[in-house]
Amino acid sequence: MLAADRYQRIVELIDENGSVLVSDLVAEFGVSRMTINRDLDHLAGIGSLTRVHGGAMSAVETGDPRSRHCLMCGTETGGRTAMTLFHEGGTQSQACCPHCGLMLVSEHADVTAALAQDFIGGQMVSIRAATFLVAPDVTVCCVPTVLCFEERDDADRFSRGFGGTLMTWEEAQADVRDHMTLTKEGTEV
Amino acid sequence: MLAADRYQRIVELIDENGSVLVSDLVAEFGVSRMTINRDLDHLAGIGSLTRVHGGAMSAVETGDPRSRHCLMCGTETGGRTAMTLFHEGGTQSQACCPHCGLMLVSEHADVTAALAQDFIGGQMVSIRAATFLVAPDVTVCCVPTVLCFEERDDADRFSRGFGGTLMTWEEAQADVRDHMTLTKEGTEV
DNA sequence: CACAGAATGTAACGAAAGGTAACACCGGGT
DNA sequence: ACCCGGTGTTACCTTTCGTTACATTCTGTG
Repeated sequence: MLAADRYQRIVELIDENGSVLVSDLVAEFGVSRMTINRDLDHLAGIGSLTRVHGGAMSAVETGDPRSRHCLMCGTETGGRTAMTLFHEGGTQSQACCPHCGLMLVSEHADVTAALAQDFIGGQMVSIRAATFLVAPDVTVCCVPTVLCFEERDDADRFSRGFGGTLMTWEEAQADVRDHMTLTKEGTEV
Repeated sequence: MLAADRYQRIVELIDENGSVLVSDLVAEFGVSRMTINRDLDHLAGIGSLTRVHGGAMSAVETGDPRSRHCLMCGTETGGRTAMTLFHEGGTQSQACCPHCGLMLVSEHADVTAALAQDFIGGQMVSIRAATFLVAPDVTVCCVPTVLCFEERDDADRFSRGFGGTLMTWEEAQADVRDHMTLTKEGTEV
């Protein structure tokens, strides 16, 4: 039997029953526990299922491909300010807003890319192409507020009414390092 | 036995069982492993089957698309820009638009093929045969916008009004690596 | 709550199987 | 005689998988 056949069967079983047990799969396929674990990790990696202790569950039932909670502060994501971070190896994580997103990228060296939601239109924007409005006079999610705009012009107009500083992602990150994190050493330049 | 006879029989076997093993085919036809591999590569080349490690599987997808959410950014798929990625083993995943599709293919080494929707007509196009318009001056889904066109001419005409750069899939991927992902270079060794 | 034991997850290693490039051989056609 | 496509052989590399050992999580008992 091909590994690919196992993959298909596992997804079928989850469709039928909602979940599968590692021990059942070991019996069904006659392969080792390790192999089943590897299969499930692979399928979880491409979002076909959600890995749980002892087996796997339907990805849709568990609230969709990924956990829908901010990796930084734990609040539910999915609002107007959500961010998705892409880690090395294909795993993803969610941030509730660019404020948390900034902190996460600073902490996790393996973040390869990230998308943030345009605050006006809601479309997802690659952070390298976006403009961020840091510390405007509104509270949407976490404080200090950081908002994402696809168009620098939109951010500019918004700031006329609400203040804040326009920054690129890199600038905003430098700002996070300087102002939002606690300096433990004091040896910084 | 002619090579053509083997081809026919291999396709038959896949129709019957969903997949075939190289080792089984070696036994059935009494030819070398190398010859079977060449057969499978040939049949995969003309789209008769999907090559997987140790054998081959049906190219036509049985199950309907799994999660209806973009594996990259989590938004609902199914719009005019949807993409379907095929992973080794026959499992599929969805991307909301070529922007996310590009990033996913960069991250997932096991993507064997992908289809994107032509932005004009809506038909699904194999990404290798399509032309992509990168960063035109419109926002349809994620930003920077990447649109897919079956005909390079369509992409060219569209770009006259909306700008953007025409690219093959490979070129677009290189562009993603350069402009959409975070560079974590620093001074580390 | 602590604890022990069972079940499960994970990392590392080696064996086996599979993929592939290079070359030689064969037979049919020109 | 020559070319050319199909095939087998060989050698080498990659992938897959089981085993082992150990870490982690779960579960029942007191």
